[in-house]
Amino acid sequence: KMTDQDVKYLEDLQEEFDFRYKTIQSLEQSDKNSALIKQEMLALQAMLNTLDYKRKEVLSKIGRVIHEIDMLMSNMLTEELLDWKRRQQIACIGGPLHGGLDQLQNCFTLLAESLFQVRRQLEKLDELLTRLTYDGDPIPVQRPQLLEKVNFLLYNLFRNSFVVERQPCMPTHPQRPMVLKTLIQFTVKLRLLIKLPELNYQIRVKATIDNNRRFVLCGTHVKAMNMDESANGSLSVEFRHLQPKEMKSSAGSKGNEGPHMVTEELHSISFETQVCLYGLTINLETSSLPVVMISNVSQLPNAWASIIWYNLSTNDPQNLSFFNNPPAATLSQLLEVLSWQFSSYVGRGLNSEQLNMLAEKLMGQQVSYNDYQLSWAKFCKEHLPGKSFTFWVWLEAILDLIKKHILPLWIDGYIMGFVSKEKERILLKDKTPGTFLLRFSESNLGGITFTWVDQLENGDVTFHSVEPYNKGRLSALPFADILRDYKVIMADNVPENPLKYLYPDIPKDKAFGKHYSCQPNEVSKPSDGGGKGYVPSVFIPVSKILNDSRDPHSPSDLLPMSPSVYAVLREHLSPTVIETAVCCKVFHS
Amino acid sequence: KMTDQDVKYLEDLQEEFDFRYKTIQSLEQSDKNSALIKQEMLALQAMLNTLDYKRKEVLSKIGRVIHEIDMLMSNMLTEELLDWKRRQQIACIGGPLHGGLDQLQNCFTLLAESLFQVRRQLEKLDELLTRLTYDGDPIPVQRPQLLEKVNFLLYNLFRNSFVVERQPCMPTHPQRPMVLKTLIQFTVKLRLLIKLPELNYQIRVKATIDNNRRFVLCGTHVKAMNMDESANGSLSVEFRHLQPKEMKSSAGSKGNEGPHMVTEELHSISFETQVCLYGLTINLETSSLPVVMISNVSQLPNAWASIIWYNLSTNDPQNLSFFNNPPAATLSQLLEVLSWQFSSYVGRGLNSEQLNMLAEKLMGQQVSYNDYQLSWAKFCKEHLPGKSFTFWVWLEAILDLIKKHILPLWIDGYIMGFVSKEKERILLKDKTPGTFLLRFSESNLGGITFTWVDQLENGDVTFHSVEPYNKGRLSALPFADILRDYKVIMADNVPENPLKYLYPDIPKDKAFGKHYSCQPNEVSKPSDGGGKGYVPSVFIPVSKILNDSRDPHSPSDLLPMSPSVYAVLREHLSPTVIETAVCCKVFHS
DNA sequence: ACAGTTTCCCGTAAATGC
DNA sequence: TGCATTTACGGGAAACTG
Repeated sequence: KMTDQDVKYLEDLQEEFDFRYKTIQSLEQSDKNSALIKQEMLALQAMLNTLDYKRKEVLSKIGRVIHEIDMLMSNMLTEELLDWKRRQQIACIGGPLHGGLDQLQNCFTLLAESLFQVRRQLEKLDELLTRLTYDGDPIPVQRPQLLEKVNFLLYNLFRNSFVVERQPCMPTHPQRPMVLKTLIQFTVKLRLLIKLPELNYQIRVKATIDNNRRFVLCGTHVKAMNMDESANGSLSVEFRHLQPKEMKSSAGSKGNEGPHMVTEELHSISFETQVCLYGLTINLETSSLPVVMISNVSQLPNAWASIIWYNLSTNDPQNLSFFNNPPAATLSQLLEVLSWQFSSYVGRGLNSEQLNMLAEKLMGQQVSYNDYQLSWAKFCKEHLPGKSFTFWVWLEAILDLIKKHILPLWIDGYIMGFVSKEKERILLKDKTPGTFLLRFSESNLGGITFTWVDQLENGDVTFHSVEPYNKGRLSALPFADILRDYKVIMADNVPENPLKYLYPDIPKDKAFGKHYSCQPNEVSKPSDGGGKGYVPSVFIPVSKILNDSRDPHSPSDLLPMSPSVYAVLREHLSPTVIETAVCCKVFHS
Repeated sequence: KMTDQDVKYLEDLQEEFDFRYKTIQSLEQSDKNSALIKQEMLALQAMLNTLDYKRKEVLSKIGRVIHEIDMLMSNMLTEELLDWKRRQQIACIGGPLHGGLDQLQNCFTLLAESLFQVRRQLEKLDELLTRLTYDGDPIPVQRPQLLEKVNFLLYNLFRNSFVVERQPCMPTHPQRPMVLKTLIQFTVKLRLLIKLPELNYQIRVKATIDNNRRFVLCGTHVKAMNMDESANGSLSVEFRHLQPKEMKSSAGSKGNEGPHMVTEELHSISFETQVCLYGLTINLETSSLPVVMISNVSQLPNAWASIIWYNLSTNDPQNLSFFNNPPAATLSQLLEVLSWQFSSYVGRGLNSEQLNMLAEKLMGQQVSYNDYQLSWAKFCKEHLPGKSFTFWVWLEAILDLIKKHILPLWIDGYIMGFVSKEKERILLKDKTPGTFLLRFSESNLGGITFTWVDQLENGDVTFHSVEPYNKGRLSALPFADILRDYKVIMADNVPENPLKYLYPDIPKDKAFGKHYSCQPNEVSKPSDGGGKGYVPSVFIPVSKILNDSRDPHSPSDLLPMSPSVYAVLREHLSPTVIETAVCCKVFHS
């Protein structure tokens, strides 16, 4: 704001000077031989002195303005921009939303306008110079330096003002930016923070990938920036239908040998353009954050892990060889990011209990873990002890399970999920028999189970966990219905639903009642309308538990009746007796 | 064979003649003024006479051979080829397999060889002609006609010998040839029935579609024929990676206005090539049977119906406007083809009972249907009365259901499937209670249900049918297991499995026992190995039937307990009581 | 042989066209 | 507006490839 006032003042001076100069000129052109010449010469000399003084003053003021702008740019503005970029990284990996580009745009625009104004004033000085100069005229000496400085600042300002407002992202995976699948289209938005109306539709941006090394971009990859786009009229372009395509043609070994996994190979999408304004031509270039290219969605989890690790670890916008030697992350940082995955992907983050369980899983039996450094390998490359999958793959399977099958239950917070079996027993052992909790399987990918306490006849407590339900089964019967209908058959006892209270003591139906469906199966029943005399039928999840819990029966023996057993029985019993023997009785009371 | 012997004999004559001619020549060159001249001249004249006679004889024999070949081609061979092509059509739509191309190839090859031999002989005659001619020489008069005839026959023979040995077909849908999906590759095999070794790798075939009107073929569409290909070394090319692509560019209204459905639009794939042999250049062209282009597999059923109807109705190889006015088919023809669909697609055709049911469905209440003419619309365009789908879509859904979920049961013949509800009751009403049969739903697409007889307390029989099981539910629980585990809860009675005998009187487990699985769910249980103390659980299909069968309860009221009922109960009962109330009792006896 | 990677293509859902 | 048709792309499986 100060700058602007200075500029205004300078302009006034300029006009005054102009006026005086014209007077001098008219005097000079009138007869020099008049009687008043001496006096006139003296006056002229005085005026020249004033002029000289004023010119020096103007130049010095311009110099000061330029210096001020320089300071503003190199200190505050650059810092703010870096800060915004870091916040963008954080937001990309699920962290708190960011914004503030509009404010930056205002600063950039104001500075650009000021610089252009100064540039105009310097041009005016040049004009004045051509009309009149004299020994010791400061303009020819100082103006070129000042102009050069202004141009340099403008150049810098423009270079910084060309930013990726929204990082490349497949529209079907809004929570997984910077992972791009070949032949699948993605979106990316560029913005020029210097919003000058005269630039509207003037800036054609061209997108390329990896300097066309291994991939090419198909679709319209040249597009002009414009102001409008529903939102606050920023000067921006959104590429909507770019799709990357692998080039098999050229031999092209990728050069950097480091990462052997495709999902650790970082690429970058570059954007170039040229701004031509007031005789100034500035080439601009910017790049997305590193992206990972995949060829099948099955690679998405690992690719996303790479993106998380990168943006968690560095604020370098372009270190494509990051995974040649990926740094470790502190556990606390990582846990925070893990919680973000849940909050951004399934609407509810993780509490400290849940994070503790994950920490233990990641560390093994480390004692204190606040400053524990976790390696990339432990996170995403080495299998969990005794398992055939990595920590991250396990966690992604759970995220997927939640999203597709138990989202409302998760959001309501009724799924404890991350509890070790040991912790689970400690929690349940003093609770009323029939108290249960929901836990993600640690052995089966994308599985959820429930564990309940029961009391034996001798007063001891026992725990049971059902075989985890996974995608396949949950798409036949929603989890809430499983909780509602689950039946256990203890040999010789009346079958009953053992699930009564959700830990610590919430009556089951209070927690899950609103999620029960009348329809037993989301994908099956065509419609209620055409009953047509058909007898409806539903699936009921049933377990059989032998009293003798020490006996390690094979699973098939635990089924209501295995075919082999059945076959033996058939030899000895009449069909009717068999049928009666396997049937259920309901509404017995 | 006769031809060949004739040819051999002719060659002998030719040699003899040649020898004599040389003798004559040597005689002429010796002194004409010798004393023996008169005698020589007489001998020469006699020889010339003989020569003339022989020439006439040779020409006449050649003429006769040509005529014989002509007859063979225009009668027998053309007929046989047409017959083969008709059998190919039949096989394409699921009919009996065909073959016999090898035999045709032998004929074609033999004829071609003979014709080329005759051609060589005619050339030899020309050579003789240049050495000696005389007044009344028959060669200059007859040879040109004969040569022309031979060339004409060869041209015809080659044209007929270029055939589509295997019609275009997507490899993933071997039972649905001539339906091609855009951007999905297909296969087609061309063959030249004239198998001459000198043609190996000489014949480059070019494939085009619709003369490039609306679609183009991508992939290598020019390929050379070769002999080998594992099978009997026929001279053929197989295009393996052709894929059709729609061209949006040119305006190109398709011209023929007739069919408004894409699946009734017929296209054809053409193949061109050129044979250059012994100075003869012959352009060849042939086409596939009409094909239907689709853009999504969801269009495959209708497209396949078009292919069936076409090839059932006409043996015209190229009537692309067939669906401008599709002819009716006789019911008996159609039924045969329908049975073929089942035998080719799911390994077991339909018996007459099943076909009768389909006939009734197609005709409504026609009395006799042996000569009933069924319209294309009734088959594939008009919805079934009271339904929202066509006959064909209904049948395709059943084919799909069988293929994906109950294939072994279908092949074993235990699925009656096509029975009307009325017929069903007649069949079951005298059977032992607990007798059931399996029937495809007529109201739900791709659904299968079972109906069983039961006896009321008053001695009357009743029938029950479960709500049809469809893809969704069957992928959670195989049908055989549903039959094994199905339970019915009659109010106040002991729950039991009502299915005892498969109609007419096969004990259920005898029919289905071998298909029962220990695993309750194909897509769920990860592995038996990692039992890890989990309690296994299975889904049991359960129905509740109210005694009062007149009462048209809504389906949700028939569930074990609807949430609303449950909520009311919860207000008045303690949780424990509720749980007991809904539970099952097993091994009660 | 084999594991990482890509290709293929169905089947659902959404977009597009008419 | 509604339906016919095409596009999009996840997901499972097969094919590829070093």
